Amino acid sequence: MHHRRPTILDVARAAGVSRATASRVINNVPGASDVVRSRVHQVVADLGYRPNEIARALASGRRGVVDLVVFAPDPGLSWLGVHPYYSRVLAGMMPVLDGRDAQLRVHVAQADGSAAVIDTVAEAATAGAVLVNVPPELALRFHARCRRVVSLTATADRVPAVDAENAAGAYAAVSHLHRLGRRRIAAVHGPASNSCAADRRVGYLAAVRDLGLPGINADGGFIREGGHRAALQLLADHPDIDGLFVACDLMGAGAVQAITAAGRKIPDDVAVVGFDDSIAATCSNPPLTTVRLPVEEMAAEATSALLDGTVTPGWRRMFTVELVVRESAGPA
Amino acid sequence: MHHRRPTILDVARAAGVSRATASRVINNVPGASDVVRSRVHQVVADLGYRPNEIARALASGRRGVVDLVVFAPDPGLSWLGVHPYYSRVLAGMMPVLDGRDAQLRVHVAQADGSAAVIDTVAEAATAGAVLVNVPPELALRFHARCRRVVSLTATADRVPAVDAENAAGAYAAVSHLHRLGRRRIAAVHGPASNSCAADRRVGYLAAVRDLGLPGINADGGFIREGGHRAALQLLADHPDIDGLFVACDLMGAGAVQAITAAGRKIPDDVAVVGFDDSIAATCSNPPLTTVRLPVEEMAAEATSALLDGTVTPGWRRMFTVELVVRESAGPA
DNA sequence: TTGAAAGCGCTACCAA
DNA sequence: TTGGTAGCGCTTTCAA
Repeated sequence: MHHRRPTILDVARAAGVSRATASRVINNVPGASDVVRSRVHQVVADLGYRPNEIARALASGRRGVVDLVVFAPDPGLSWLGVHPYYSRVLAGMMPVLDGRDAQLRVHVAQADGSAAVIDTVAEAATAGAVLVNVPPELALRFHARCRRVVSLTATADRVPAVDAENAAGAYAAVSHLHRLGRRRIAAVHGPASNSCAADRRVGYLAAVRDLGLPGINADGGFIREGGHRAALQLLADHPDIDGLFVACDLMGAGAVQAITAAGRKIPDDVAVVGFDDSIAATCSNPPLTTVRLPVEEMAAEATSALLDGTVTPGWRRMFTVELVVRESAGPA
Repeated sequence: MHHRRPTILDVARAAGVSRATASRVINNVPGASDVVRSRVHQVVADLGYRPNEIARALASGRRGVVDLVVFAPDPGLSWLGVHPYYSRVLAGMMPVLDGRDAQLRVHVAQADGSAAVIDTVAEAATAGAVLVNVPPELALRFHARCRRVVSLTATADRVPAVDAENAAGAYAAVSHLHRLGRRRIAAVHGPASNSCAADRRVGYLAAVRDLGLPGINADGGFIREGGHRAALQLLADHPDIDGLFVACDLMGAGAVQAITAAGRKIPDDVAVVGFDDSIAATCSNPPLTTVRLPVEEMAAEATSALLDGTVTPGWRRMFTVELVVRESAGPA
């Protein structure tokens, strides 16, 4: 015997009502008497009926789907598996989606075919899309095709986005090092093309200027190896460094390894502060003092806004960051 | 003016053919002359037509969607954002999906409402589902409702799964430590409920037995804090330990921190080998020698099999693991 | 409050 | 090789 999945017609028949009425009850729409309501509910339970989401989406034109579009900076997806940021985004989105029984669809825009992915997702017209690491021009392209979109980093002005006080965070990190008595505070920055990295650089520069310290800069490209290399170079060029601000924890972990390997003690010789508060911070040895970026909260807010349909062109939400003190730059 | 998205009917009209023919061309189905083919393709390009996936799915009954079901061991999704394993699964699945333009949907089964999620996804009947960390009884429940499923860890016999040589990997880790001259090799294990953890424990025990070494065991629950705690305890109870096998890198990073904090040198005093080769291994200081679990490849294989429809009850694919030597247990 | 029926956009079968 | 057309399962007017 073939076990067909019950449809709304089966429910309607068994309850002795029309499909329309069954639909009303199932979707909790006003017009239906209480008697009929409970009868239908009973049948639904008996038959184990579950609405077909596909048919529902087709008929209603709406969809309980949020797209997550991740831009891949390099070919190969190694970074996706490696960078702690992405899974935090997922962790932030899931509870929100669960609560409204919406679903998450994941897309990756490779550097080459990225425009195609952007177009496809935008035209698919779901409840909305969350953009991660998507460069401004592509974000704009998406926004031009579909308004229901939020970028997880500051991007083109018109594109809705959640943002964090990156500059203030970097400033706080440097201030913390200064409070610890450090006077030669260097920085390892992220890529200039990344707005978070740019803001953190601004914060660092403002801090050293305000504190009357020399600015000592290096670049690490937001990857561990880059942090390692930059720290080594910094140590070689400026042997008197006693504090280091690293623009992300992944680079921070690399810097810590380099500094230790160079025979210096952390935090005694060099105190290190990272940024993000990701797994890379807690796995580092010693664990990194860092500036917590509330990625989960930011992703959750973006998702809610999309589901609520409250995003408008230029929409912005700002999040505060917070210094998390660990052993790489101990308490004052 | 209202910009309606072109449908297949628009394409058919503009090309002067029927919807059926347009559909054939668009889906690359045999019956259609080359003349008509190129004409339709031209119109598709001109109109910027893109098939509506929803309608397509409803009409055909198939769907280009793979579900990823992640079981949440604890309430709150912090582990999702923290454990490096999950993003590696994503990284492994995405390229496969991309190549066949299928999409990924993510679901999280919380410990309480997990059965409901399992049922929903199973009944939604997509191309298939990849199960991550789903306990045997729930995996069986899923399999009973929907055959198109692959577990990313060994589970109930009938449930299709990809598996890795966890026992052999642990054995190799211990052998490596032995080759390095270590004779007091302890282990920090994962939760007994996890089949990978169980297999790694078996491997460790077999190795110390074969090598004629004492078995010194502790549990760390597959989290960093657990590794930290276990290492501290081990050091206190067995001060003569000179080698440590840790069943996952996250615990390994914690163990490294504890050992260093206790004033011992790694690898000189205690050599450490982890398992997984995740970001936790590379961010640790010193970086962890570890056993690489090919998570990406495993996830990719599971996804392909699902898309190909080649999984059958009891289906299995075994993956080999490989020792990756880093500084926490240097080359022999 | 209820039901009939017209789609949503597409696929797949059957006939031509 | 083509076109006609009956659905896929559901929502949503419009009348009753």
